[in-house]
Amino acid sequence: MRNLANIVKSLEDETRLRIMALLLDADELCVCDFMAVLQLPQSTVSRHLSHLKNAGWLSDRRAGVWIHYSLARDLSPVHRTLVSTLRTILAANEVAGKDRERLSKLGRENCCA
Amino acid sequence: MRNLANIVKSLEDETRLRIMALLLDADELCVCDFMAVLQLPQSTVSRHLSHLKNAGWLSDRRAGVWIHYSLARDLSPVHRTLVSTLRTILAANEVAGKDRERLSKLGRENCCA
DNA sequence: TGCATATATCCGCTTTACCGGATATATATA
DNA sequence: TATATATATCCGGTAAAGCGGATATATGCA
Repeated sequence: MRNLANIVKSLEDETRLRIMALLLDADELCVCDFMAVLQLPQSTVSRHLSHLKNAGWLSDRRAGVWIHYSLARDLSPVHRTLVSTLRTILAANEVAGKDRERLSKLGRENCCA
Repeated sequence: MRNLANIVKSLEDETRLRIMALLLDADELCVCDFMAVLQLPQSTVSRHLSHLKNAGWLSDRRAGVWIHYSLARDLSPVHRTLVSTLRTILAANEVAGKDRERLSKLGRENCCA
């Protein structure tokens, strides 16, 4: 239960839900993308990303100086169940929709392009 | 999102997950049942129950001096999706299993019988 | 090697949430 | 009406989590 509560807990935060929503659509995004879309300072974004990574949701990949985050490919059954739930729930969500828009408008002159 | 985060947030707590697990199986339970199964003081149980009720998960029914809680029958789509997720996830959960056992052993000499 | 950039981590502060005993409220019964 | 019981709410204290600027680390390039 402790474990389950922690997995759920890692989704309790609005910023982290927005990150998850973005990664349900995009293959992978780097920290600077999140900063631009979420409009939050770097330390805040980085903290939430590593929170989600520690809870087993994300994996990262270094490409030079940039670090790209994506949904972990080896999700546990519990995670997988919740992922499909999130997909359902977030598809219709307004804030998530605006984030998706902002992401699609990011010129490729963005940091890690 | 705020709203969604709150719904998720209401599940972030281990005690509340245990309550949800019990109510996925039992039709309705009264506060004293929860106290006996969860082995927590009355104020703690009551607080978590009203938290879940405020988040839209539960409804209550007064029967004399006792108040019975059950899953709300008019759950929103978001709640419904999460309920079936919880059902999947909690079915195999150890703590939830022990709670179910303890519940089944509650003699009907329990408070609200 | 030295500098610039991207990201992670640190740190102090503030906010939020939980806990459980104490108290208030509502109901049943005599 | 008075008493007893079940539940809800209050309250003071503690623990956890978030925030974001400052700093540390890692990489790329000159």
